[in-house]
Amino acid sequence: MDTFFITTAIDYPNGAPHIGHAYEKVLGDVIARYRRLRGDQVYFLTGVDQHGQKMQQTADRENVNVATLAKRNTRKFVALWKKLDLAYDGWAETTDDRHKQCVQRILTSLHEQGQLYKKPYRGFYSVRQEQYLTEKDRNEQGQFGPEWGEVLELEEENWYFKLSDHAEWLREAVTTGAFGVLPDFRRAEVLNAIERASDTDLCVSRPRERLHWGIEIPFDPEFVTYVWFDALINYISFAGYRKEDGAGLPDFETLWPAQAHIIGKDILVPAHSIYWPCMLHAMGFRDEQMPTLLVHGWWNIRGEKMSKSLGNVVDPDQLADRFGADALRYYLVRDIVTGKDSDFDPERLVMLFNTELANDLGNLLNRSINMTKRFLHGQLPETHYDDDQCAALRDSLQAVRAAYHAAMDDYDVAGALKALNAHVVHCNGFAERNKPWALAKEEAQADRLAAVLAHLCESCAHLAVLLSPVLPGASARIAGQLRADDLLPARSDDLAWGLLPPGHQTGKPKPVFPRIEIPEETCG
RNA sequence: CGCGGGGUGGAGCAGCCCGGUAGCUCGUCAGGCUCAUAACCUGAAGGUCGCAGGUUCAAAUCCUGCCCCCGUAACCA
Repeated sequence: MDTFFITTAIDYPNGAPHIGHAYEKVLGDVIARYRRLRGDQVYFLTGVDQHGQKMQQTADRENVNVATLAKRNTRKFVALWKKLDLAYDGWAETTDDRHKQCVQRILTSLHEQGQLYKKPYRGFYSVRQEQYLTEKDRNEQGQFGPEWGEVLELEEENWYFKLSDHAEWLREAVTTGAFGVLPDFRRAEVLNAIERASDTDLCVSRPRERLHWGIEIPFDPEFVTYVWFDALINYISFAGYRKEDGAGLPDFETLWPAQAHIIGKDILVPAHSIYWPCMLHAMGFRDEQMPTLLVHGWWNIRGEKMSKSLGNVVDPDQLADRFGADALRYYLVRDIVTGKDSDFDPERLVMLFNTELANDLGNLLNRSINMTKRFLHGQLPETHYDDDQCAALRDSLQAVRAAYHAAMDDYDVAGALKALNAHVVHCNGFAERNKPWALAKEEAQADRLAAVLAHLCESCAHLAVLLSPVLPGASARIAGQLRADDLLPARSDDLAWGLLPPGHQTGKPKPVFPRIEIPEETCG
């Protein structure tokens, strides 16, 4: 059995989660559930990044204790993930003692190996970006632009990580693909960034007097660890790297490396594509132990970037309440090409739900079960009838399943869903061509009627399984109406024809996806 | 400036890496059906694939030049 370790970025809980946070986690959950369906031993890790200056600032502004703030906001994230049906195996909170201990052990080792050094720095520091500025950061006028926010001139000592020692190796690893970056077009961006960063080391400490909310540097208590250095380690600390016995963490050797670190394009460079692989390399990880990055795009709002100041932030919590977790999950992975940006539009959410789920799939299920109930008393009898139409339907299912797997293996969830919809459409056409409602009126056609309805119900059963990564709730309801509750969890390899054997009793039809009816002007 | 993404029928997108009937959803129009969630099915109209060159038997797809849009800068996936 293959292991499949998948992570998401850990979110900064200094506010409420927005649609982008929700997208990334849903994408991770869908992929994780899909790999489980394939029979992999999956470990899905997600969490929150609670340290850092911004948390401290938000806490000061709101006049609360920073630990309290972290805890309070973390709850909002956890509640939303529950509402969205996320099934993660590990939860990473950077204030967790097990994580702190891991970070400190790593720092100690790197220090002992001479990968860290202390040096005085005199110059400029951007409070907003939590980073030291160099001459390269000045604009054409020789100024530090507004993007840096408040810039302080200061003189202080700090600890540095010898990032530059690993630049040459990294360039090679990215070029050869040893360190994978998906989709492919992101690779050029990373190679450019390596070029720019190859002559600078990374400052990994902050003086405690300025920032107390972080992990203490074990060999120099006057300093805390730089947030990125702290946060990135979550991917291994919560996977059991250098854990204590009985820590309640998984076996690192089994899990690592991560098959996919799902991240947004904004944190690709430099954090995940430069700092992280170099950190791993410095810790002694070899090429074949490097993780792969899966970089997703952004949901824009009417062509504009989502932002609090523009007031166009979309609240996933409200959307889930209004449309349901399944509808939101479906939209978030259906209307975007993994890796690219898309435009968030509630009208499209409603449209896709109504057409693909309510009209196509929901209606197929409903008519199939209803006809079985009306014409066959709810039981699929033994039948030996077969013809070209039936064969074509089985071929369609087989082709669709192959396309679905190919797309999902490629993280192309939208493509996989389109493939499934193609079979739904085939089934609706099949019903139209065979007219079971007409066959039911002729005694002599009983055998054919049974075969036609069996093909329709069987298709619904397969679709329920294949859709379950995206629509866990609805899939269970579909299985329930087919009275095939043992269908889930299934293995996609076990999906042979005959999930509903002859004699199988189906249940009562009830719309699984009731159409969303929205008065026009209130939509959005 | 540099770097990255993009410009495909009315709308929104896929295809481009690995050249060879331009595909999908919505919308529009005309039929059909009645098992079903006013759902379903069939057919039709609608595109010089940003512009100009080049390579090729053949280019949306490869090459060159140009035009335009977005991101690269706070909050932030």
